[in-house]
Amino acid sequence: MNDDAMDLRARNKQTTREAISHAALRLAIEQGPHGLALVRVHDIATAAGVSPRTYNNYFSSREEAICSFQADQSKRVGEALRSRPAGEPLDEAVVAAVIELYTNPEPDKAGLRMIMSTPELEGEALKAFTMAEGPLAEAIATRTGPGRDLFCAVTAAAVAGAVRVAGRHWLEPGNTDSFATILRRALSCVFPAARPADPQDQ
Amino acid sequence: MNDDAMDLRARNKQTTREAISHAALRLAIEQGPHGLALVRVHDIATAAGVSPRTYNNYFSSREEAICSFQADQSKRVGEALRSRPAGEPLDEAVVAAVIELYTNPEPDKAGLRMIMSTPELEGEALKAFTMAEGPLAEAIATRTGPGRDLFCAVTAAAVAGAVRVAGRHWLEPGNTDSFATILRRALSCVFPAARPADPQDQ
DNA sequence: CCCACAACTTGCGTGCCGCGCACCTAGTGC
DNA sequence: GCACTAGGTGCGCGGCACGCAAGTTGTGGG
Repeated sequence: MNDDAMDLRARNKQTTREAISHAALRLAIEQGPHGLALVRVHDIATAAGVSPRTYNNYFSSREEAICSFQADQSKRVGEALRSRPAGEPLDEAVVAAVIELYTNPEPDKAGLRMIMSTPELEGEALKAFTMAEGPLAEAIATRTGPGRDLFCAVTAAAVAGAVRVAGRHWLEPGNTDSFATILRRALSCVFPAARPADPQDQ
Repeated sequence: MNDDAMDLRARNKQTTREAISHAALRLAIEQGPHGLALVRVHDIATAAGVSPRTYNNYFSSREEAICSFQADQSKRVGEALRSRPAGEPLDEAVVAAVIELYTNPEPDKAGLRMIMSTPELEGEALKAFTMAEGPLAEAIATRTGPGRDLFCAVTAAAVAGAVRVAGRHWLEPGNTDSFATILRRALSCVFPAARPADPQDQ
């Protein structure tokens, strides 16, 4: 986050990681969904200005490198929920936190479309979305109080699933709605109390 | 399913596939969560009485072979829901279908524990669970009628997530409840209407 | 200011794996 | 029985993950 809160070493490391990640995603987009096999480790490393050996000090597969930005984002969902006001009802807080996290900035449509239309990458993206569940469940637990672990975990999984489904619908060719709109609609299926019998949930 | 509904070729193919899958899972369990790297393709193929080349006519990674039984199971969730009586409310039908599918027979605890405690396999299991979403969403759609695609997809994702979370809790060391019990509890978080304000949802 | 130490990068070597290709074997339908 | 087809197998190639042992660069104490 705060680059100047780290020493030079940490900043360089972060820079290298992002360089590799960006290069990997860019090359993947260039080759398209059916050309993933053509994106060689050597190409990614070269494009990132780094040796292949260094590439795999950071990532142990191309899929991981390409999708790492999603994984990083997922890790932040816990703090996003925690930063909501304490008195806010659970459903509103979760919706607000998720929308804040996933639409600021608006996601890269080309990158996401590439990932979601490539089976190997889809699996990695799935892992990335699922990584959000742990932190999210913990953050939910601080709002519901202790002794409801199963409820928290299931709710977190449902929310993560809703975000994933919303992403898929957002990417559909005919769609014109903003991601925030679809996210809200998807989450209203998880928290029906927030929008009882919403006729717009299509 | 019905072995005699297929010709010899198809039956042999199915047999080979299961032999490889079983051999892979057995070897993985033998080596334990930290010894996955020691399970070589050659070992799996030999244990299944097949050449390495044939092994990867069926599977393109060890993880895929080890977790294939989960993927196969997930593919059946659609028909499980469709086989419920037409008049049954959605929530009851889903709960009944899921419990029927995932507790008949009771899952192999050793195998599942092995998979869920090995990161590489966990990713594959995640894919397997997620495979259930498509068929499940379609089956749900036949009950809700058309024009609610998002609702169906989100609900399916939530149910799949609940099953996954339930599995994790069932495997926890201190747990004594049956899988069916935990499944029911987890699903009641997804369909609160079925068990309003259930104090047992812990 | 300099030096010893720690962290990061890199080149090299090794073993394993995915998969295309061509050939062989066994099941199928006429 | 016989041609045909689907599946099994051996071989070989290109690529990848990763351990190891330098080389390079940032850091903190004297």
